[in-house]
Amino acid sequence: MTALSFFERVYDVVKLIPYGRVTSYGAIATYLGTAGSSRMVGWAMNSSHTHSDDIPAHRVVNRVGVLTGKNHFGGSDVMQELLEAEGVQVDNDQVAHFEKVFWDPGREL
DNA sequence: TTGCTGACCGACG
DNA sequence: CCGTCGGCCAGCA
Repeated sequence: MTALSFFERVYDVVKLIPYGRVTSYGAIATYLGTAGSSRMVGWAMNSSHTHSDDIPAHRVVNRVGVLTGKNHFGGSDVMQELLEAEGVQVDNDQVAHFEKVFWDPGREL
């Protein structure tokens, strides 16, 4: 609806993720209307580090709650640390009680 | 301009 | 249960 790029839209949704909540790439993709292009969401995250805005990419995980992008986040377990710091329990690179902390943009917005 | 790659997802064997 | 493949679209060499 706007001239915003696909990435811009992704960033906007990610920044809307409430504190202590996480979402999945597919959920964002579906919300944007580009269901199936979930890879683009992850790609946007990859470019998010080049973006000057604060993108809480650590709140975005795959559909099973696994921190797939933790390798790209900084090369360390920073992603897990950030999530735990927000109250999100993480176990072995996987979000515990994922269904409880899961935030679906298409459902809650 | 063409082609490869990519932090995913779902289906198939 | 696990490994493999295709599809989706945008950025970069």
